[in-house]
Amino acid sequence: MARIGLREVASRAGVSIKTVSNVVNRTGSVTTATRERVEEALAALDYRPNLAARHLRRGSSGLIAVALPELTQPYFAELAAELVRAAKARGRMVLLSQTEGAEEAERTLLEGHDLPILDGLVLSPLALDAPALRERVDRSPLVLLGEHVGDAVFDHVTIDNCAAAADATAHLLGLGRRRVAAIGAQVSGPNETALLRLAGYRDALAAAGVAHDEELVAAVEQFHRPDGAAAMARLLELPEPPDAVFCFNDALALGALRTLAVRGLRVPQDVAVVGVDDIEEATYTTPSLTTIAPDKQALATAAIDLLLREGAAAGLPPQTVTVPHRLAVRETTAGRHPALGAEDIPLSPTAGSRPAPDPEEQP
Amino acid sequence: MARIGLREVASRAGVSIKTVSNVVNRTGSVTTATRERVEEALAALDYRPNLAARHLRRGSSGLIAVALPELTQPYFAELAAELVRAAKARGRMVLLSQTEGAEEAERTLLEGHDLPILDGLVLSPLALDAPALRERVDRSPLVLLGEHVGDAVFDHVTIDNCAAAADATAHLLGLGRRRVAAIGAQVSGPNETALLRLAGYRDALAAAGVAHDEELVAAVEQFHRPDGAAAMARLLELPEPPDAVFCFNDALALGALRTLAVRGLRVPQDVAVVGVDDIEEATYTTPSLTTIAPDKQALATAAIDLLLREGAAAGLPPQTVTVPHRLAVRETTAGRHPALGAEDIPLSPTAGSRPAPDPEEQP
DNA sequence: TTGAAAGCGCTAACAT
DNA sequence: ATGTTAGCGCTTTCAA
Repeated sequence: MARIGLREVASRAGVSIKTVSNVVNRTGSVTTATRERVEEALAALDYRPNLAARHLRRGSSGLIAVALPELTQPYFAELAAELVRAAKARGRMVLLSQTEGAEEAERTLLEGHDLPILDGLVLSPLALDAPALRERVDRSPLVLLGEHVGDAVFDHVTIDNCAAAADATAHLLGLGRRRVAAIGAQVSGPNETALLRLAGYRDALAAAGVAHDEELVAAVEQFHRPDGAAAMARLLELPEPPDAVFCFNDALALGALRTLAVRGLRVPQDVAVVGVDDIEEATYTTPSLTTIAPDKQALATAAIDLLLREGAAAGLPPQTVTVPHRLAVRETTAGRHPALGAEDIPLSPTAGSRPAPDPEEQP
Repeated sequence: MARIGLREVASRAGVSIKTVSNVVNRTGSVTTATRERVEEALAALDYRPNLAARHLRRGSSGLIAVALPELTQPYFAELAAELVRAAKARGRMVLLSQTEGAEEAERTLLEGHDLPILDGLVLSPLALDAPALRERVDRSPLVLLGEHVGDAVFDHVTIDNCAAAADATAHLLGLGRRRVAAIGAQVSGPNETALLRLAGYRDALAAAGVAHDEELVAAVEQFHRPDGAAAMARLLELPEPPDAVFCFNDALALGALRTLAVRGLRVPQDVAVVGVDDIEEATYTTPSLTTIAPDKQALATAAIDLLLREGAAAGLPPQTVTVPHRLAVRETTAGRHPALGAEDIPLSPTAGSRPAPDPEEQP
């Protein structure tokens, strides 16, 4: 079967190619009569535009690349889900890449080598640092997800990581805990997020007048469960082990919970735990995990919108969008059964504006 | 900055466009001398091909669409990760869609409306049934993921769901359990997978000479945690509650575990649990979940390869690829701590060939 | 309001 | 071994 093109439609409708194009794109003006004839032909022949040709001509593709470290990490999977949704709402499709934390992969994406023409790139950088990013000049629009790298040269969208960490830590302190540990500091890499969360943790301790014990800060290689489990094990070896832990993400927290369970420690009675990300599992693990919940939908929508804004008008000043987060209090700090109702505390930047209610706090 | 095209490169290298094209595509033959000159120009001008133009010309795009119900379900996220990886290995990129179980979304993808030219579509159908799929004629190559719909009109790749269910059930029976329940039967929808898993469950019971109690089969709306939790609760209401449960996927199993934990029942002492999918969480939940582990990597690779095979030669007979699965025995049936070593039992279709070792059975 | 024709950047015949 | 040329299917001046 030969592909149907504008030519075929035009000849069937007895008009010129241009007129068909006008109808398809709602450009120019066409009399209702002609339009109807063309539309009939369009439908009859089941015309569908060749997007490659359109893009070649227009120089844009309707495609947005999203580059995330790994889809197997629930946080990124959930984010990807929102990004795909947000892009679709704007009439764009998402080309998905996994960088797997490889600098090379991130760079290749930035270079745009062997990629179709893109309307933009949403990148969650893990390996690349500011200088590497800055090398990228006059390419398609770029939005960074998560903490920006170095000074604000690029559009980026994030939560207030420092405030979030402080909120989490303050919550633990508010429970009367005084040996509050942190899991997630990073020894290597340009991970600004870890730095900010550490800063927030320290801020909260200072604000509460609690002495800061450097032994309580556990570093990790990656933000994965095994790292959290190992870090927790190390913390428990301390002469004076912690009675609470703030984990820099939920995966670390879940790993820590596993260690606590294996050691027979009660959560939250012996050790209270807070994470960050509010992945779905946080709601369902036993005990369910108290966590900082970023507004993922807002994150995704903001990223896509920034991208398209950039695409529309080049040379705009880089913009930072900070989306709200809230503290979802669950069993690892509340101790009570969520059937009794978990309280969600809406937080900055717009305290009081809770992004979305938790529909299923309890299975 | 003007975009660099073949023309610019050609003029700088003092050769014709065709020669540059030959160098870029490694087609034709070029003397080493000219090649070097061209490559120098390529690098100097930082040439990158306009893929839209290339696709227009070649009629193929290097793009594979992957349509999954939801990325937020870990099983699909993990599958997507493998698909992206497998596609990359074949030099293709993945355009990701979420159908969210909506028939409309699935249909739109099949129609290919407003999509770039695709080298193929990998679809995990949830809503569409055989007739709907059959309507799709002479479009780009299509591979179905999971159970095929109706008769084998399409390429599809799957595990042997019936055997997998039987393996899981037999494992429970082998533990001496006699009240083995099943969670995941579906009352509505064309879900062939659920039917096959139910059949496998019944087969195993019959093979073991255990009477089949219809009360022990719990139906669900969706394969999500809350459904599993609710189904488990119903099963526990029975006058003679089950001492083991085979859940049709891990999400259901995790929901069931949650209910069991809330009720204070011990797993596996009081109730043993098996799932299907081997999502990452199965390894880390407490107790860790025994589950049927499909070889996701094989699933993804087979899907991509089928697609490209179809693309290469049209009109091939539809093919079914069955990839291996194994039973990953963990705490919900073994009871022992995984530190003692969990045994993975490789199963059909190639018993004995374990797809991949579990690197991190223990955090 | 509609038509004719040029050309987006590339690849593939064909010619040299 | 390299150059020339004709489109791929579409959008877009420019003319009618």
